[in-house]
Amino acid sequence: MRWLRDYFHLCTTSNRRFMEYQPRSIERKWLKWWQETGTYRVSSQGKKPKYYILDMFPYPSGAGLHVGHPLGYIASDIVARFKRLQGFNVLHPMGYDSFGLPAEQYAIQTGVHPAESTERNINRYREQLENLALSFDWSREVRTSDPGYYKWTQWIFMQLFSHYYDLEAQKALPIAKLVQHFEHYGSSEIRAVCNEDTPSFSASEWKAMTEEEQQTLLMCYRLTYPEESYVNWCPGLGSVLSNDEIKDGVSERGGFPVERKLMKQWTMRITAYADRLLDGLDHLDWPDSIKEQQRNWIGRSHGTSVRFGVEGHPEDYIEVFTTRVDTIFGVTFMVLAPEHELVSKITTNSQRDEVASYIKWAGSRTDVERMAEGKKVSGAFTGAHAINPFNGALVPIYIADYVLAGYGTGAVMAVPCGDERDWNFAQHFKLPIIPILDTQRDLDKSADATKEGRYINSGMIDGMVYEAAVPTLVGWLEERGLGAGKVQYKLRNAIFSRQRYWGEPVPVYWKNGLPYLIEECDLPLELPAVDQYLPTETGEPPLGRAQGWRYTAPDGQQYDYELNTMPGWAGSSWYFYRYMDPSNSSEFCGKEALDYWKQVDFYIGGAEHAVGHLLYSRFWNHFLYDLGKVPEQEFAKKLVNQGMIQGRSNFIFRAKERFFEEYVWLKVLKPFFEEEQPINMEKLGHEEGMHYDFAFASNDLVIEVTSRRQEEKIERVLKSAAADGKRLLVLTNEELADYINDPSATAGKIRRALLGREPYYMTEEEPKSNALYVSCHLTSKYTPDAFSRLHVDVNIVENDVLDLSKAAGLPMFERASFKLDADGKFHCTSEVEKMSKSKFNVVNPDDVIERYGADCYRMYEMFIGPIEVAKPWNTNGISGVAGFLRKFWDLFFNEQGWRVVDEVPDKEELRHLHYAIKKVTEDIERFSLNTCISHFMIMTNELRALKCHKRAILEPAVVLIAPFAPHLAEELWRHFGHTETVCDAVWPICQEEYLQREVVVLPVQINGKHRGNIEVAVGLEGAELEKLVMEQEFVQRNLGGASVKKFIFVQNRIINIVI
RNA sequence: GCCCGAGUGGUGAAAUGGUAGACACGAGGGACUUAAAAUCCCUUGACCCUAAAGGUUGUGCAGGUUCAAGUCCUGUCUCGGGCACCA
Repeated sequence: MRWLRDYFHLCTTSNRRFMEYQPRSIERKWLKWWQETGTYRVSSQGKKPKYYILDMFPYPSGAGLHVGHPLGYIASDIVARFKRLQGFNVLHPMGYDSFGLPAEQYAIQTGVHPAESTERNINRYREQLENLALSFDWSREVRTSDPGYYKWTQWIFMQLFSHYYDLEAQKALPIAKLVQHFEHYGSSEIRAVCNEDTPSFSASEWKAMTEEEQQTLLMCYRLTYPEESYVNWCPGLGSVLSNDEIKDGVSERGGFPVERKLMKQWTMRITAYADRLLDGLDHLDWPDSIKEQQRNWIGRSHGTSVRFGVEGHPEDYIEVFTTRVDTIFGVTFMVLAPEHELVSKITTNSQRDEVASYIKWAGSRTDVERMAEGKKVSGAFTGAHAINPFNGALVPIYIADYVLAGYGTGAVMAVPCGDERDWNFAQHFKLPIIPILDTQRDLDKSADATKEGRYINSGMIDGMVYEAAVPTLVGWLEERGLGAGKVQYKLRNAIFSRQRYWGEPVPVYWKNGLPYLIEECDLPLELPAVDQYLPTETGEPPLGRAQGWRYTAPDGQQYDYELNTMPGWAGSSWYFYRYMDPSNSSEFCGKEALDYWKQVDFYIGGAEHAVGHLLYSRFWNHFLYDLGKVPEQEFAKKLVNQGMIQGRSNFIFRAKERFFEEYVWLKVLKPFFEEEQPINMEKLGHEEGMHYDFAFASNDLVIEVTSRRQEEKIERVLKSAAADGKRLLVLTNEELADYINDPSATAGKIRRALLGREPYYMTEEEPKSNALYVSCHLTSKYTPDAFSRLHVDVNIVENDVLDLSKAAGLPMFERASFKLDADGKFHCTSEVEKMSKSKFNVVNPDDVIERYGADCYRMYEMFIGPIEVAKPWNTNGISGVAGFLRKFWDLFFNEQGWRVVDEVPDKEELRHLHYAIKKVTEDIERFSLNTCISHFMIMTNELRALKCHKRAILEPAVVLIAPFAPHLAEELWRHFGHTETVCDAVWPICQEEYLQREVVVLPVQINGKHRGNIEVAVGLEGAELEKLVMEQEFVQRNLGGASVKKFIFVQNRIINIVI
């Protein structure tokens, strides 16, 4: 009975349908199994070495994923699975950066709470991501908008508030320590990072201060503090933006204009970490471009600060920063920023009006205007003069907006002979230009910034070279307290407030105009409900709308909360730690988990975060490291940027009226008259201001080509023709389109009209077409403006050929007719563009997966090219990968079913397997995943040619392919009888001895030119080899009797004979 | 303007200083088929030439180093990205 049942089973299941590679049924099965058995659960315990591979988490946008998004996820998943097979305990998590503007904008428009729309988007993302078989441990998912998560974002903010940066210790220390110091020593002998204008005070002065005065002073030291400053205010978004959120003077998101506005904002004292953030880059395995961008952003420059006296104001001085103190004898004027504090004080009465109007003008200009004007010179003379400390020379003081208030001291010493901007300014205001180096040339034409040569007109450094001059000058300044060597940064402290709803509330309340932290036990400070997501009538942020949202402080009093929320980068600056211990409610991450996972080993994400997320995360990480809360200075050891996947748009050409006119001429009239008796014909008739498309000189017929929808035009032509005494033939675009592949039908109509007597011909037949599309190869015969070029949905195009049956279903092509190519196909043109809905080039991964399977999709994304490079998505090539997967499958199955046998493999089979093991292992390690796929293809083609179906070869091959095509591998793995998942198999190891061959084919070059190949035994070398090579016919022939100068032999590589 | 990065067939691309174009797509030809699809086989950088063979040339351009250069060096052009009155 059993036998009978098995036989029956075999009969029903061994039909073709079952033995063919059916990706979707396999994939659904294993996806479910993996979910149900928790295959991707990760535990933080165990003796295995750890490996933490992380993708930058996405903002869950409403549009869902397109084929470009998963590129990095697939790549990281392959590495994660590979490392797991190699015996690592791999952490490969995913979550959502779920606070953000789009959800809030949507809320403003629809009233839907951002939490609700965000939840919906996340669910969609989750579904799409799961389809890709990414081995994420979903039990560790984090969301930055989850109160259980942002509790710890707020906690980190509180730590920053209660710490200052100590320059002695080179780390953050508790503010209490600073207070202690003040109580004993005042501000003397403290070396801490603080605001520029922080006053000095003694211990007794400190003690005499009120609570408010003390707190105000401490704000100058805290690592996050509220500050009145000029910010980038974006009225369009109703919020402040940071510098990296602005591109080309408008907001990166939305493209709204941005203006300067003085506002009180929370600020992060990132500049305290400038040096460490810069120096830390040297030890990171990150792309050079990212490191370089961060270096530029931090912008450290070494120079000198110099004090210039002001004539008539002995108590004041102007401090400048310069990187070229050696040029100080070339100073012929000074320039202050219009906002400089001394401007009003030193301006003379006669110049007061001019200066005031310049300041007003400069302040009114937006960044966009400034940028548009470029380097146009503007400025105003203050009437005052500065005193050069070295030679006492008096130089005029100007203000100009090319000097930035925010950088350095907001003042520059102008050296027109060496600085282009100063030179331009000097030319414009007719100021003197003094040469200071004997090598400077053509100073009447432009500045010369050289450091070469010896100084002239330069007092104490006359005759010296650059290297000697700088220390001389700096020494002289330092001795007299007039200046010192100084390091200057471009990096600004980061504005941390946003006037938005959908962000983390700042855990602060205000008392007597001063901010205080709420109690830690009151965390998280949750977002309150509001009636609308807009600013209040009084201009306060949306949180100002929350009814009765006040803090009850320990003193029992109620106070107002801070109404700003945190910026988008707050939650993303530490999320990598939360994955290690996602549900910990007493710490942001437990110590045990931190000690085990330590830091991210491999981080993958887009290059657009180069100076935003990646710099802020490093900043917070350095801070947490100072507090002893995290084990490593840097959060991510290695970083790779995946390139964008661009869209590949397809275009079709729709015929315009011009086309039909040209068509009638080219395809109908011209051949018609060539065949028949030649008739004198004017292409265009012209009578009484009326153009006919075609008018015959020897006949009273005129032809008009137009759309039948243009009834008015037809009417007009008809009238005109009647007045001219012409008979009229109207050919409509629509009927021409109907008969587009049969010009003789139209020719017949013309012939009948020519011979006929009727005054007016127009078809009565209802046309089938309302538009005509022309295959792109045919368009070259017509003028370009005979067509409109339109985007066509790439999903109905394959290999640039329009699928007419799919097109017929679209409203766009209802009643359209198509002029096909000679091959009977309709061809489109293509172009690479950004992937976007409006360009109809968005390819949804779900569709690709449904058709080819997730394994095929994963492999194809990797196969297109290197991860780091931007490249266009083109579904065409996927058939190559699909074919490969089927061939691979066919090594295991034929029509009869499972065909794997237990025979002993031969040398050649082993060599192909082990070569693939070697190449794939190496290539995954150097993150070259596209070439891995090639190696799989080569191996499969070879094994197929060898008709190899041996278990000893195919079983390791399944493990090898498992990171790339996990479903397929799981299915095949189980057929071998395994009950455990292929994810926990053992990665095969390449055994070099199988790679050895007995003979090797060596290319032979003569003078570097390839002349032929020679097959020699491995290991043959020296005189014996040389003799064998020289005996070759092709060698002798190409030598032409010349004597050999040198015989070069590179083992297993090449032979080169030099003559 | 400054700083990065990249230029290789019709296309995506490959190549520790060692036969340039692996692996694919597309295209062309053939087999199977009543036909189509699917599948399989052959050809495929350009040019010259042949019966077979063979040869010339070729990695943006111009030089250089080397027995040997897509790869290293110098200069130059083009494209992409970043920064931009940063003193």
